[in-house]
Amino acid sequence: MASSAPEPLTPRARQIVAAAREILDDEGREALTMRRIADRLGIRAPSLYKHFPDKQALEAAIISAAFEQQAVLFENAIEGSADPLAALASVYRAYARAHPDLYRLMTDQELRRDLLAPGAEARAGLPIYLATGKDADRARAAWAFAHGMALLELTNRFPPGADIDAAWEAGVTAFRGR
Amino acid sequence: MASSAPEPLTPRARQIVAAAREILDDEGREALTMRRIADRLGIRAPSLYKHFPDKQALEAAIISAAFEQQAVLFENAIEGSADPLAALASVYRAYARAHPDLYRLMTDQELRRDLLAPGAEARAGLPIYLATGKDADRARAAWAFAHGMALLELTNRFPPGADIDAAWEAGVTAFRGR
DNA sequence: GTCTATATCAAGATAGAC
DNA sequence: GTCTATCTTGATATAGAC
Repeated sequence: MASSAPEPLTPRARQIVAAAREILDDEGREALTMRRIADRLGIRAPSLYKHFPDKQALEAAIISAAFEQQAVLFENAIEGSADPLAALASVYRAYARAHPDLYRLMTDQELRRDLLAPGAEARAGLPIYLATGKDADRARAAWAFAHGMALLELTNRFPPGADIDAAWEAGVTAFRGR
Repeated sequence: MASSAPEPLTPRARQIVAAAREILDDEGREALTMRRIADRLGIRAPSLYKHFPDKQALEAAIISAAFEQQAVLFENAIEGSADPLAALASVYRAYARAHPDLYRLMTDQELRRDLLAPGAEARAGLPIYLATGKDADRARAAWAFAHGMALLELTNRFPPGADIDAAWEAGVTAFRGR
């Protein structure tokens, strides 16, 4: 169950992760089956087990890669920005909207940190900490706000006609402080 | 797909919903199968289809009932409170922690509003609107914060040692304004 | 590293009798 | 309103050959 940090991915494993990402983005979460991933690579599902011990490990590799991708985006967003919190919020939201099924894969379930590339999660979280004035509690609260907004938008939770831009703005204002 | 408002539940249907709720609270989300629900009632799974057209309708009935339950709790929390926002946050969090699988059933997926009892969702949302000074945008932002906090806690997302109480406090402070 | 064949399992749902 | 019997589907995963 709890293994130690996973091996770095082989090139072939990386291709598999890329194929899985495409399926997630193009066809949604329930299309993410071993068969379909194999299909996209032109191979059969059992062959995947030569590269990943099970589906959970493959999903963890997808999530690891996504954290790295987020980290780059988040770092760029705050770098030299006059309003890092707003910039970060904007990028955070855009990522969730651009990759809704990936975003939910990343957040739906308990994180198997033991299956992630070491440091990936922390690196994605650091910009949020920096953008909230290095106050860990405020950073977590602001992150929760962004996460909640992203999910409420993705699950179509706001009433029709709700001004989602304005709600983001209200939250950013609240956390920017005075 | 999109039907009009569902019939009110028969007494037997209500018993089925109650049994399903027990399973959700006791055994978790993946135990919520038609067979297990039937088991708990001492009947067979196909019999359930005399009371609900399909599983989705049954889940919607669970969700409807939960909204009603939340509404009562939320209304009581803000009533006469000197700090309605903090009171509401506390009750919101407690509900999610007490019924994690129910909370996620309610929020994981897109809401099939056409399958809900009319008004249930709105009634649960009203206290949040009232507690944020009747500013719809701030209300949505505050709700997103609470939702995000609840989920991050349920999915064990905060790093070990994180002070979750303090993060809640930071968020409530931010939305209380100055 | 890929294949075929298969095990294993369990889910939602329907037909039709009582 | 309940039952039995069954359909249909589709998933993860393993064994063992090539």
